[in-house]
Amino acid sequence: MSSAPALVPVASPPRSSPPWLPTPLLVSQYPMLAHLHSCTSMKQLHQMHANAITSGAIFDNFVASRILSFSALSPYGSLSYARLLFSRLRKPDTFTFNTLLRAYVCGPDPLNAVLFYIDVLNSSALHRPDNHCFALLLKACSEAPSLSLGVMVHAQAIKFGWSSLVSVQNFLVHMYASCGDIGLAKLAFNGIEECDDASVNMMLGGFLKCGCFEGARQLFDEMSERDGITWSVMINGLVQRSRFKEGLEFFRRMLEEKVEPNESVLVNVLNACAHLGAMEQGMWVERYLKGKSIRFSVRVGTALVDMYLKCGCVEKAYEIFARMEEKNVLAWTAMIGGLAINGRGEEALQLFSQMEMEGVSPNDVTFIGVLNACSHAGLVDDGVKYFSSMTEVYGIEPNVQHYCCLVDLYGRCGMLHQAEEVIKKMPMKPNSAVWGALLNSCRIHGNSLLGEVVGKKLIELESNNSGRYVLLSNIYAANGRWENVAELRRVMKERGVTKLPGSSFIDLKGHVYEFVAGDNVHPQSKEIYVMLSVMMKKLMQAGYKANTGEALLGMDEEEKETAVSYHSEKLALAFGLINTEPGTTIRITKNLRVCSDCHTATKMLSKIYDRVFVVRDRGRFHHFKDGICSCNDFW
DNA sequence: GTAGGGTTAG
Repeated sequence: MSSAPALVPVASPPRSSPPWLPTPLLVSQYPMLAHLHSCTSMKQLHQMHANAITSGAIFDNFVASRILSFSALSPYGSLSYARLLFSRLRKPDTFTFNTLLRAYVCGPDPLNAVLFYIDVLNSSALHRPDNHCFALLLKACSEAPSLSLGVMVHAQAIKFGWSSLVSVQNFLVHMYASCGDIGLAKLAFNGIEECDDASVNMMLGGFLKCGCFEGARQLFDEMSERDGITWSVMINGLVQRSRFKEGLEFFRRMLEEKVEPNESVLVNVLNACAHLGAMEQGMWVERYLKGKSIRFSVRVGTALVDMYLKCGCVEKAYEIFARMEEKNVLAWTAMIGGLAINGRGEEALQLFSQMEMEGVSPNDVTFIGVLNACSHAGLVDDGVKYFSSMTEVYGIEPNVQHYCCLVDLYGRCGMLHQAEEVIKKMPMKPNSAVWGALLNSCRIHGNSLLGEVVGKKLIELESNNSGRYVLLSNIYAANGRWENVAELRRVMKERGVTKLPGSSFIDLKGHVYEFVAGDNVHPQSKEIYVMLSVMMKKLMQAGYKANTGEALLGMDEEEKETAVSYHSEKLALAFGLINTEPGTTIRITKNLRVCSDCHTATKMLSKIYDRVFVVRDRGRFHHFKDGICSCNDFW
């Protein structure tokens, strides 16, 4: 990644005011709209609305639509208030109608746009919906996605005579593709007489949305012209569907073709790096931004902070965070949550109070980070205090995830009874994550009796989730209950549940390498296995004994020992040790939880080789140094 | 007088 071609500098995108505020030009034409700029509460909004009515300005549809837009999109209004406002308009025109429609599409439930359309059509307040209206309705159906409503909207578009307009046809293509009906999408696409720039991009976006990646790739490769948006659609689409490696691959291609990445691409690329633990590539993005003297926007800054934290590099995250000029609740939340998973609970809490001092209010996600911080730092009392402060101080109703944190908080420190009580008393139905937190606590504290009850419950709840079987099996194994282990294995086989293969990623000089247990596809495979045997020898000398309790079921002891020694994590470690200078920190990202054998081995290896190993597993970070781990062996 | 395709944290 560092060898990517130098690019022509561009200015950072102009900072535009939020979409609910009228532009200076509009204010000069309609002085009344200036008041919206000083509107900072719902009360002021109501006052503004009342003034518009008494002065008669509300009868100007343009003024009405701007107030409507402000009501629907700004934090000082709501969709329902905007809807009320709309219903009071004497003669709303299509433009005003579309304004509200657009707000619905951007809102939490886009299909409400379709319901609103039906409502207004029935009330005959709308004479004839225009082409923009159908573009918006089709977009709503793509986002949901809802093929049945999409087809209905298509029929309406035909009825009102807009179905042969390119702008509407583009959205038809997007809607059918997003809903997974590639056949109809192609039909609609072929029906477009004169394709414009957007047509193919809409098709591409639809392919990605419905998970048709091969189709997307093929279409992308066939395209004769690819503009900046095409690349955005492709990269962002892949990243958002968790195809991180492919997203980075396309980002690389984009740079090779000398196309400028825009902010949204950079944010998504950083996101992909965060997920993969690809810090080298993430650092490349940072250098790229610096090279272009692009000021960190809140979003890019937050994405960078998040990336560094998810790569286990807390110091770099602090550095970026300090340099961010504007910090909103998202930025603070990323930092707090990231410190928590890195085992820096106290610092996370410190940051939380600093955030408050700077006048930024926490949201529900912030509290997930705060509670996580308490639970990983073993601060039960603080955690409980923060939990109750949510409703009492901040007026945030805890959701199921917050209860999940609370169960984890009690359970992790061994207060299993209190954890169970939380589950009994919580106001909503506990989901599998809540039971999962309790199960993990049973594993940590070796409570196989409760573990068995909870594990069985979870397996019933999610009979396809192999992780649940594995965790229960580990609990049985740790207690020497081998007959139960065998029974569980039989059930898994019967139900056709296969264990998700563990894999480890390591980011080296801008490339992400992936290892699975016992794999030998890597070109350096031979050297890796030689290194591994050296490592094992040194481990044995240091008194290591393979812990096979979590190994695959149904093997004899010796087989198990070999199996754990070839775990993907150990392969990645060997690979890292071969290919880095002594003293370099090695960062590994795992798709599963670290097994206890790998954990012990990695601890010892950090001392033997005098290295820092940062391993990120499914749930948190392990910083190995001098033979100890930052998780204090609780994970 | 007017809005398209990519963009929102754990």
